[in-house]
Amino acid sequence: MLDAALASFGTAGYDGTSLDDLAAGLGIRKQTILYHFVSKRRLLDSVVDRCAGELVTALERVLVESRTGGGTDWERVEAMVREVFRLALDQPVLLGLLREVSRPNSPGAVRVRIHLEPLMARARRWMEDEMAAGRMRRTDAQLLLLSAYSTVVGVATEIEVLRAAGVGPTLRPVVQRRGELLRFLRRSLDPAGSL
Amino acid sequence: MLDAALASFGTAGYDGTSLDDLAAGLGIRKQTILYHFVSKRRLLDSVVDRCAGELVTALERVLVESRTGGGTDWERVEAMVREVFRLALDQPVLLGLLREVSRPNSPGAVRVRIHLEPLMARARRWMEDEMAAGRMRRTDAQLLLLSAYSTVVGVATEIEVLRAAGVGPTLRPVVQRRGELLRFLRRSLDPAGSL
DNA sequence: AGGCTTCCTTACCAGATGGTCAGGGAGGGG
DNA sequence: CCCCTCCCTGACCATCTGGTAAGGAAGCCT
Repeated sequence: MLDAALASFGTAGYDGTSLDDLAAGLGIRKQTILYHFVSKRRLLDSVVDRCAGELVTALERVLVESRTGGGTDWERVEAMVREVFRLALDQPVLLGLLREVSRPNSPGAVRVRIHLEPLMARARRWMEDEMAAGRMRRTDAQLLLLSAYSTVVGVATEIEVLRAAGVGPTLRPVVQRRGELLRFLRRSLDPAGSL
Repeated sequence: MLDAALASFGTAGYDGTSLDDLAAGLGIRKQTILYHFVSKRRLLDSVVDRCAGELVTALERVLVESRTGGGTDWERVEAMVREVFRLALDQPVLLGLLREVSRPNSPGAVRVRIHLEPLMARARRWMEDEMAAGRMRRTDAQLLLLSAYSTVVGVATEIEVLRAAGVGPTLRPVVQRRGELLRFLRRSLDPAGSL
């Protein structure tokens, strides 16, 4: 059910998703959905919760690995970025949801913020510490994080634009974006970064 | 009416826009809207038509100016990019609409394609000619154009993400994106471009 | 004055939507 | 056997949706 809802919210949007259609696609009655998730709104919340949970878990794992691995700051940042892109490529529907949900006044916007805010705050604190210690180049941490975030969301639109233009699901533009983001981050953060 | 519709479509989306609310906001009755634009779908079409018209006109103007100005290829490309960003910054609602409409299965997607396709095709032909003549670096013109397009759409999401995060409407990220796009294009196109 | 067009309105409608309510069947524990 | 809980469903509903039909007021032409 959550999978189907995720797919529908991600492609048709929240308003464009009807519980009847959703249920019909599952061979179920709409009331069954409402039985488990009280309301449409709560269904969206649940979907967002699960996705955000997966994201946080995955990032946490990478973080631990890279910490024991003992890489430089920059290598850890790069590992995180690569993990996010890997997730996005594995399940493109996630990008659809993220795109839908990152619209202001979207019912899910606040929800996703709730999940991402601690992550952001933590990353920000860490970056600012590293900056203070001279291991990272000085810059506006929050703005940098938000910029990276919207780059990822942007990938979603790009994939859809390409598909709309008849260009098959090419990997190249996505990899290119990743490269750009990494280059941007490196330029902003890595004290040893060239350029 | 077109202005109000543009604003609503751009912020609430097509599905999220009700003709009743739209009319109420204008102090008129819904039927008045339907009198002028037959159906909701046609209203969206009209909005898209007008916006696309403005865009095309503006670009055409820049194109003529830069042609008589006799700049290099790269300077002309840069002038176009700057014009697009200027338009986007002047009326951010445009970005909202573009974002809404660049979703697959969106009612307006085909419409915007109709307007942009000739533009794209023309730009592509021009670029390929310049490449053949050695005045531009060789690359996949279509992919480059689509990439640039989605960068512009991405700016819309970025602005909204920033606003959602409580960051006031700063100019800096947008200018930064523009810089990135220009750098990207220069790297791809300008035979004399550094890096 | 009378007819025609333009613009806007009231009244109305069929369909879809999210949501409520009561009930039914399956299993499990007493 | 009974009861209780868990899942699920059919019937129903208030509301809102885009859209239709008909009429009224203002202007304009003859």
